[in-house]
Amino acid sequence: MILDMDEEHEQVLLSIGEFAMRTRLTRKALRIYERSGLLEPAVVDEWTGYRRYLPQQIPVGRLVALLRGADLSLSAIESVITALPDKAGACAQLELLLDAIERDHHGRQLVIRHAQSILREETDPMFEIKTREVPVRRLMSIQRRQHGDQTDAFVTEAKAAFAAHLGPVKPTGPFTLIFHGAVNDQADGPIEAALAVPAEIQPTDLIGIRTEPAHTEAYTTITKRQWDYPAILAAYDAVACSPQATARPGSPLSCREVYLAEPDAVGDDDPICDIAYPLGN
Amino acid sequence: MILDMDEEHEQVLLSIGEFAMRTRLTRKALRIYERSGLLEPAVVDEWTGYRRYLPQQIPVGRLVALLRGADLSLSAIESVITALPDKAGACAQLELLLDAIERDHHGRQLVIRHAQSILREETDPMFEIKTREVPVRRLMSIQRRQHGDQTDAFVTEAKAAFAAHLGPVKPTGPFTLIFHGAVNDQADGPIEAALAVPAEIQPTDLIGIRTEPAHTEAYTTITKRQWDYPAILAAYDAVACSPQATARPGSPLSCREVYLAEPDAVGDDDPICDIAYPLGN
DNA sequence: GCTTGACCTGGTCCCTGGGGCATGGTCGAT
DNA sequence: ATCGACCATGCCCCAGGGACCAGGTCAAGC
Repeated sequence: MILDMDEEHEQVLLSIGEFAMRTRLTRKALRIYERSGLLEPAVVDEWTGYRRYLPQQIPVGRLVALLRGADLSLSAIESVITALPDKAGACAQLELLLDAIERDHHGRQLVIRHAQSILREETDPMFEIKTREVPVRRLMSIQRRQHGDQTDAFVTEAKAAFAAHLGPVKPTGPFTLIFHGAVNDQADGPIEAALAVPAEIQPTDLIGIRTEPAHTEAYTTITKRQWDYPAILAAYDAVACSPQATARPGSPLSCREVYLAEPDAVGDDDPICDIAYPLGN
Repeated sequence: MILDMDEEHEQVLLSIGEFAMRTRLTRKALRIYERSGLLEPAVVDEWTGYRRYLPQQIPVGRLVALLRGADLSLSAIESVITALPDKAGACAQLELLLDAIERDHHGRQLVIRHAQSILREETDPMFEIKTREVPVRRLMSIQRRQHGDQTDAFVTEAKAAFAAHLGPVKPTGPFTLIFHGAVNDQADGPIEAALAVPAEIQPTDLIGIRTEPAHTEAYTTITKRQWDYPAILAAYDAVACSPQATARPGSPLSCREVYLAEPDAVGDDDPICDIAYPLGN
């Protein structure tokens, strides 16, 4: 190598402090980025452990600093950095991240607006809570862990898979979404799509078959307007806090949405689904 | 108390599990909320430590769950909960939080868009980087730790305080913002507003006087358009990574914005300030 | 050659907002 | 009295660092 021609040969590599100053990242952050593989020094001295960075890494470091300034996670930033040799690809990746934070922000706004409407006591549609017996049922089901924004896609996929597997056989009950855990921007279920089917239907790799015991459930029927997130949370609260539900807690079964119609096919004030909580005792 | 009239007297208080189910919060979260004072049980058994909640606390718990679902911090939620007895006040507090997350989101979008423009190499205004000698100066200064969104208010306040303290005396240099640490949505400086003044000006409680040594600095002059956040970051990068700055690192002084005009009084393409980095050696 | 001081290393604990597990105490019902 | 369900605390873990500390390294000055 002819890099050592002049006396500046040691400046070809930057110490961590130099690199931190140039990129306006902290040394601590740089060590974390090295450990997570996001931004690795060009050379690490095997004996002393000293990290040395190339000047060409400064723009990468600046990009990381910029994106951390936008509070993107290290994994999100890594998805951009690994795409970096293709700048257009990295731009496209950033576009995806922009979409994601836009959806996230929209969801947060909706939830806070909903909280305001609750405080203003505008949520007085007085859901009519009823109870009903549900017989033992054989369910075909697809279960998954995912966040709130992928629910629509999951439902579409599950319905298609169910229809394909059923063929000419008719289901013996309505399409149902069962929430085994919260599904929102933070939590990821699990969520289960289920359809009651006759005994002749067998499980596949994708679709499981299970039997749900007979039980009583408290439920209310909501319109498409009430179904839009986050307004639907009010219906969940109404059922969960109803006298019927509070008198008989402790069911091992999870709460669910029992669909009465295709969401695309109904008007704003038509019934679309039941929000149901299985009861205990 | 006549609450014990009927056999349901033990149902007046809910165990943590019951309360968690009703509010869709986890037991762990409830313990954390108790420790942080956000949502305290009505009764804690002194001997067993068992927590007991009132049914009237369920709506509060639901509100907390809702707002946590919107990823608000516990302290933000606490500001709503403590305002709760006045529902309109709580609504107003939520409005403030909405404004805050809106600003936050806007800032994140801008930064990511800026990163995209860098990747597309649209940031080629080729800032002209110059160097200059700055003599030793006596500065009056106000220092503070704060985040990015309060910078405008801080500048306004500092300018007013300087003007009031100076009276008829003329400053001997331009208004300067010195950044001793990053100032953005995450970091909080410290930031310092400074003005070179003659020896007759004395410090006050609010305004400090310090002397900054003579030094050389690399700088570039930017227009108001280039000054808008986050476009200004490109100018910072350009100066920080310039040959002039990289050749002489290690100044103990912090980078700064030296104002040439009042931001309100100039057109989009007029010079507004210098971005300057003191040089070392 | 030696000291000095700046710089570097890894290590610890702290923060938020919890998840998960272990160990052991408590409750109501049988 | 006993059993299982429920509850308590305590510990370790995650990201993404901040802050501080003991000790190793390096280059410059004497």
